[in-house]
Amino acid sequence: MADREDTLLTNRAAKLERIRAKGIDPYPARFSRTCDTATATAMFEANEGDDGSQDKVQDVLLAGRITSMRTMGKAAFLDLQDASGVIQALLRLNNLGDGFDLIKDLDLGDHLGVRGNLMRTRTGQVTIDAVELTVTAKGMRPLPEKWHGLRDVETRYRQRYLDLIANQDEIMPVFVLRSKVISGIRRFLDDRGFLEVDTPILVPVAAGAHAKPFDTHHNALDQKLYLRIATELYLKRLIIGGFDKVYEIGRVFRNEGIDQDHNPEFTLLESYEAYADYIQVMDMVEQMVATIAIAVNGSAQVTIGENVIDFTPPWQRVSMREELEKRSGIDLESYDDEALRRRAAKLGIDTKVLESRGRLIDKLLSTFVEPHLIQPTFVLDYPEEMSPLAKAKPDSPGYVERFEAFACGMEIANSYSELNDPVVQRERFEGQEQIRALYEDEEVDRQDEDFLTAMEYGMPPTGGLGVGIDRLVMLLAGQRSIRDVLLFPQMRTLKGESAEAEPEEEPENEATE
RNA sequence: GGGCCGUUAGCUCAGUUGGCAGAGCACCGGACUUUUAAUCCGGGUGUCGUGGGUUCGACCCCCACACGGCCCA
Repeated sequence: MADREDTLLTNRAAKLERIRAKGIDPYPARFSRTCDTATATAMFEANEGDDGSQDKVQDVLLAGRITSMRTMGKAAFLDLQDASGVIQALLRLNNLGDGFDLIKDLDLGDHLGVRGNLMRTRTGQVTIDAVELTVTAKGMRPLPEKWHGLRDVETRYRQRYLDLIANQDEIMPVFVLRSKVISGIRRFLDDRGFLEVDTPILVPVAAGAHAKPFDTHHNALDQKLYLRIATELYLKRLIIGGFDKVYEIGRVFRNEGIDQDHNPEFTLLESYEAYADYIQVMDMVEQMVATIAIAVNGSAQVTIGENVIDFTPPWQRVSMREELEKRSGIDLESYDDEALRRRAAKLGIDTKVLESRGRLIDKLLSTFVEPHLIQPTFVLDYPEEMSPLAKAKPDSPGYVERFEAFACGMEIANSYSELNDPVVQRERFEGQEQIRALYEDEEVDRQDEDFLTAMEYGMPPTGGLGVGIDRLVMLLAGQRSIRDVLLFPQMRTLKGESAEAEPEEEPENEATE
């Protein structure tokens, strides 16, 4: 540990002891505020007469963290920050008497309660003129610097609380927006008669998507379990069971890489509506996103970099095949697997690892098509082999009724007319297993026997939807990285930080005295 | 997985053809009863990410590693 830090901590500890020596509890159990700081300011302004008479808001109790201190001998100005904002407190020897001494033992970062009267200073700032101070929690560590805030991204993610304290104005609104997006989705779906449900996170089969699961073990059952990679198959079981419209907003887990738009756990909305198809889901998605954009930003338009993204329906709808041909010159129908691979390689796609046709098409799309989809766009009708849970498109052999929605080059939604023929579903799962056998390292969907049994009891025609909430929040909040819309993004555990992290054998040096 | 960049005081950052480690804020001491990046006077508090190497001498050059970021896959 650095000596300097020791000194800073020692200073704080000494102040803590002095506070205690005065008979003050530096960590009292409670402090009753009259209101938060923003409300206090609004209250004062509302009661303020035109003539500046300002004696109507007296004897209020406010509290916050000290983020700035300007001491001037026998008076001091402090800034008290709470979730609603900041209010200035004026501490004067005249008003506080012996209590004024406490200033010497206050630090930036301490939580302080102030009783006093609201007033305006000479410079016009609404301020609480303190008559009594209460230490509500002494801070024992120095805060990041007040002017530049906390900029080190690693520290911001690892110690998000410091980021929130130091960069409150910058980042708190992002997470408030995130919360509004989620509550807005709930309201939107609830209003349309959807039922919110909870399905298992610990599952015996990690099915419903092409992704590598986290695995774990249940001791009492002595059974391997996985963390879910999707909620799809359980929600479909509920449609089979007779619920008409269900949705779940839940965390799913994919044991894959971490980058600007991937975190190993992320929040997924899935909804299923009996007797709907993907066209109806499309209508719902554009309505939902526009509604939420307006709810959180007051506008269906969002400025991201140089682009103004307009979520106002209707969104552009393009055929996957046509769009790919337009952007890359490749008409999928003219190429068998091998020819497609050669053509892709010629266009600069890395084809060193042998990949399935579906995976190859996926790469072509993400290289040639997706980056161009800036305005909200539905891409329709994907190859069957990429979509084992989607219903075949009539009159288009090899294709399924599926759309993905993109904005700003990023996928935000995925939807199918759901496959409900159990025989075909079994064939599709088997097709996935063949892909797995042929192409090593390729993630495919897994066969879920229990789900097939469920489908054999009869699943009505259904429109399904998945929306990556984190990415939607990124768009609506104008954030580049998924880490900036996650309060606690996944980080590698630092050495020595967790005893659980590396259960390395340590030589036992006990039994000597 | 590959490439590039970063890691220096509590925080934000300088720095050196390789020669005693710097600033602002914070902090410590002093002055100051309407300040607001308060001001004024005095004080630098450091394992320069970690471990090796080269060198008379390394924060700087070399190698490896750790963590993070960006780009690519």
